[in-house]
Amino acid sequence: MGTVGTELHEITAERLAADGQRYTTNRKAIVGILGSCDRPLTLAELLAEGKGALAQSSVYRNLVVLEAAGVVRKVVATDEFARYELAEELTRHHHHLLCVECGAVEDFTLPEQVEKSVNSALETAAQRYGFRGVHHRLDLVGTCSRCA
Amino acid sequence: MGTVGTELHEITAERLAADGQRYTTNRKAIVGILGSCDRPLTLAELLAEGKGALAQSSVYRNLVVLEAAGVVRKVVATDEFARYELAEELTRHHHHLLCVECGAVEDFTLPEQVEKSVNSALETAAQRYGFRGVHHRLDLVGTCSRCA
DNA sequence: CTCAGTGCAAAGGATTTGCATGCCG
DNA sequence: CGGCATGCAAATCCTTTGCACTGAG
Repeated sequence: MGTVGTELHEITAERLAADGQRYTTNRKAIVGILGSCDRPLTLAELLAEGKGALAQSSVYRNLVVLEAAGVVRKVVATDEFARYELAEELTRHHHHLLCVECGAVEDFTLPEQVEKSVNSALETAAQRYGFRGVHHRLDLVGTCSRCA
Repeated sequence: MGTVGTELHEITAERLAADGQRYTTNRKAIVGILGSCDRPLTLAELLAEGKGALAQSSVYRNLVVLEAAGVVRKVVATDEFARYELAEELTRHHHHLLCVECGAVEDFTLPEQVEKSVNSALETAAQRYGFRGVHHRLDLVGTCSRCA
């Protein structure tokens, strides 16, 4: 969970303000929903959680704004749907279990020590390829317990 | 890279046969193109490499067949285009550099030792979540040398 | 008052599918 | 011959955009 409740909204408000953006009712609803889930949500899931109060196009547009402000991150998995989650700075560094059967995406974390080793290896590799790394994406692709 | 030339086509033929599929001219062309590139290709790139001899819908359909046979793997990056590469068993285990600016995707590899540590950590995590892992996906997201 | 945010509906675009034809086995 | 592969064109469906309206500052 990381950042919780009020704090989450305060930080979001700050970041949006830094981008010259308002923290509107719809945006609060989206951030609140994402903050209460421990996995990335598809747009359909967001709309469902919003109880019909959110218009599809507005959610798409707000997600773009929130992503630009560094509050939301778009997650591309294996199926045709884009998913969205809070930026890691607002939660914690984590990875995804991607189910090839049903497309489900779950969060999980790795031991600190493994993260360190991965990071330093990636750093080295990035330099060799003249690549400026921002973050890594380490997912486990397989079959979830429901589909097994 | 990895499996080369004739051998690649032999293995592909075997795998397709195991699926009751033919190894047609179009499929050979697709596999040949993918085998000659050291990065995943978009459909547009595949068509371009095919010199106009390939129809878009046929390529899409053949990629589905080849993926089912374990010859091709679909790679989802950061932009809106799906990319395709030969399955790792036909090449070698590698990772991707994803450029957030231009969407380019490049291959790179990590030291054996790091792979081992990542694998064992993922194994442990998968068990904890009742997840049957097939393979992992470790990408570096950032800016490529051209866009820097 | 002003202008960004919103919602509806229509457009966009990668991918998929229907259908008639061609070709391999 | 029979059936799968092919290619064209049309359909799908997630996502984006146009436009008029609303509401916050």
